[in-house]
Amino acid sequence: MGRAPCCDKTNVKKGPWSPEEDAKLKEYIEKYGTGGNWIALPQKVGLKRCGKSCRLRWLNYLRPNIKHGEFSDEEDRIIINLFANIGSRWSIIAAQLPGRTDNDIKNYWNTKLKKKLMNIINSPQGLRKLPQTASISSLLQHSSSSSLSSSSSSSTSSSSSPSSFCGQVGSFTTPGYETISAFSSNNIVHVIQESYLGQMPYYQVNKDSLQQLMFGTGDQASCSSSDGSCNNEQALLQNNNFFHNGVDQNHHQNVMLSNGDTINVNGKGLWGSEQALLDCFGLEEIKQLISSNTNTITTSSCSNFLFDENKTAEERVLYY
DNA sequence: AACATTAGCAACCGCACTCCA
DNA sequence: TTGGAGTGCGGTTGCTAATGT
Repeated sequence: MGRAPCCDKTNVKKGPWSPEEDAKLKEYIEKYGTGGNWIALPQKVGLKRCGKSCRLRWLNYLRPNIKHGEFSDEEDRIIINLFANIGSRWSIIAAQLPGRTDNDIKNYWNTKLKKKLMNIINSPQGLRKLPQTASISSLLQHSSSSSLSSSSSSSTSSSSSPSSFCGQVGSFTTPGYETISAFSSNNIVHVIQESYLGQMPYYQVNKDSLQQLMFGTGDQASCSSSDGSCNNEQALLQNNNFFHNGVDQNHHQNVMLSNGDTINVNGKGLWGSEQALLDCFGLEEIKQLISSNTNTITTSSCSNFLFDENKTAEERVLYY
């Protein structure tokens, strides 16, 4: 026995809404609200529509402050970054974009944004397969000795004065794929793979700034213990924005690509990547870093898929 | 000008979840 | 604890307009 239908399918109108229907529904809800029951609403309003259809029409079209039309670059960035981190959870993404509906964003992604990404990947400036290389830290070292643009490459591996470092690290490669640049903001070194693929969780993180951001300074750093007794662990896990908060919101960086082109990287574009960082390194690894004498951590646990040579760039993007 | 194809978007469908009796 | 009703969500469909041949 199947599930009971939500309404009498034979007696409901389907298809596009007429202006009259819109007006009826809008007027009723503005006057009386939904009454907490969409199923019963059509009858009250006097519409031969399914309750679900009414709900959808109201949420996606009739309710106040709905924004229609072109998406801004900033909205693009937010969508791409969130999609990269949480996938196709459109309602959550929509919650970050006032006036946009999940349906709107879903349609926009499926019809335009995804293609935009694919164009980038397939363009000469996009992802290109490169010979296998070593870890990000070694790549950074490699980049600092290369001819690629680099304003302050030496500081990435320096623990003596991390706070003095600010600026572009340089262009370099990640295993198997070309990346564009690393840049810093507030002492965090972000390793970015392509302007639109900045969400890829390739990071090199300065130990001191990481400690400060995640656990605060001084004695609180003692949560490097791995016995789970860290008082800040819960706070850390709940604080999904710690990285965002640590990023200079107005940070803009012109980055020179290996082919000579330049792009602008904006710190805002990294919103949401903090979870990817956690996913990528894992809390234990981050703790170990803080308690260790090393200065940087590099991607490892997350690399299975990202660096899988059998996966195409498209698969990798779609995966995210 | 006519037809075919593609793109964009509104709306539908069905599943999963929550709430409550 | 259970099961039904209502709701929310993501995937998909289908219509229309735009574009190409």
